[in-house]
Amino acid sequence: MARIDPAPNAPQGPVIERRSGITLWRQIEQSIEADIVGGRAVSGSRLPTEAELACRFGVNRHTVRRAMEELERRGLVRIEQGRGSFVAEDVIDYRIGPRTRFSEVIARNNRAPSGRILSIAEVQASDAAAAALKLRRGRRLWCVERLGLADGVPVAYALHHFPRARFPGLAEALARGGTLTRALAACGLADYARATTRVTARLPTPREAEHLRQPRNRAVMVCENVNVDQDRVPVEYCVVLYPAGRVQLVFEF
Amino acid sequence: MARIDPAPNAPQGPVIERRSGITLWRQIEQSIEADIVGGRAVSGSRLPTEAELACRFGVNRHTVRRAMEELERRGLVRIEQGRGSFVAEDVIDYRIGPRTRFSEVIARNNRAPSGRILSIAEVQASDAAAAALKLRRGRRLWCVERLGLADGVPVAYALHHFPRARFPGLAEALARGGTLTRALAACGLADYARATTRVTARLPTPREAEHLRQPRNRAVMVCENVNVDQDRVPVEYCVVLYPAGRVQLVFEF
DNA sequence: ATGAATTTGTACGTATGTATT
DNA sequence: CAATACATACGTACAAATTCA
Repeated sequence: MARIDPAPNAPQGPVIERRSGITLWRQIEQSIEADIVGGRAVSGSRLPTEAELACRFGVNRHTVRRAMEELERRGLVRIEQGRGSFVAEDVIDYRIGPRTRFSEVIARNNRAPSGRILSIAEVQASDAAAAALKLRRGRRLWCVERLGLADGVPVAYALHHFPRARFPGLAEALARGGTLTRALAACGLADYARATTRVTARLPTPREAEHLRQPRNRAVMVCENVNVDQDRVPVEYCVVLYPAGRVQLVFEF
Repeated sequence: MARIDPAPNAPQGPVIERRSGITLWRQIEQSIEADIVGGRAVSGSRLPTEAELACRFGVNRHTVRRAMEELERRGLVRIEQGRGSFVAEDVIDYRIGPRTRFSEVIARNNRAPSGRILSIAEVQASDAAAAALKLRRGRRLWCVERLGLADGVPVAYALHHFPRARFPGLAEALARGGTLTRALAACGLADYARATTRVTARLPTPREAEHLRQPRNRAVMVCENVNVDQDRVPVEYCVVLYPAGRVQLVFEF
């Protein structure tokens, strides 16, 4: 669709001026920045290619590149060779301490926390779960599959394991709705705290990627947590997956 | 492919006995386990395909699979669909606390720590570095590129940043050899501790993968640390990459 | 598995404007 | 004023990574 040139000159969408005292690349930088902070370019979405931006602004590709470099350095966009440029997503600082609670962490990042129980099942303790909970392998556990969201975007996919012997009514309490913490309270667990956290990372399985709504070739952080009650008796072993692009784990000392 | 019963001859390497009272798959499991713990199958290396193992042991592939499933469940091997089976690498528990020192962590994992300075350069503080070190962007920093090894295997690739103003002689001190901690001591820093650690993960760049000697499609954990002196003044900002398959970060509360 | 097409990254060269010496 | 240094902008070519048929 050949577009007719608007006048004999300048076929450019956004307004940039030559010889205005402000460099072209900085005007372009500000124009794109305005689109991002103004919400016209949504978080995580793809920006036009360098070639297209150059055309739109009526400048050389290198001038666009100069602007994009600055935007990347400032953390507003993310540039990936061979793929394109993307509006940087605002990363959640997931501050982990002995009393970390999902909803509080999300709230502190000025996002609306929500959770979704995907499934509740009865399973046998794996080696890892048994070791963490200090019971014999094969003992019955509740396995709760749960998705944590911030502003409706998945930020945590967790498999929680609880000894069934200690919380016989957990499945029912959860089925009645409410948060995990509340269901545990209903089962007699007044308080719990984190004892250890082990962090590693890997690529997600297709299923995990789907749950977290993220590309398969982007890493997830895997956290293995052991939670204990007031007497430091292990009450929960859980494995949480965090999408690396959306979450940053923070530990303070 | 009618297989002749292992009656007179039987072209099989490892010895397994039929009708011995021990199931075939368990004998196979033990045979492979012996290879692994005996060091004949080296950590991280590929195991023969199921088909080849079946041939070697003179059994059906499903019998081998039964053994492999058990070995995977026990954490001795790692099975990847479409790729093969691999001897699980013994993961280093990288226990992170306020006083974590690389060589101590490695030693506690019964490995021999070593380090290699890859480069020392003078750079300008990025936004992240400037924020962490609480100085203005663009201030001059020493950037030390360093590889940490355990038994000669890379387990950490780090970029350490130090304010040049505070440690003018750091480059020379390092050039004379010795550890980072010692060079810092020579520059007047008696003691330092970790203030914060931020963890995320991603796929490595080709260069990083090469340094860490790991495949490009396996994730690395990225730790951003801020170290402070006795007065809690930031003295170091460093970004450390850990190969996810070889290192597990451990936080205790 | 291979190759073409797309997209970003790097490296030249050239010209011009601006600020400093 | 001239000379110098530096930043800006455009042009071209090719390298490297990714995607997709």
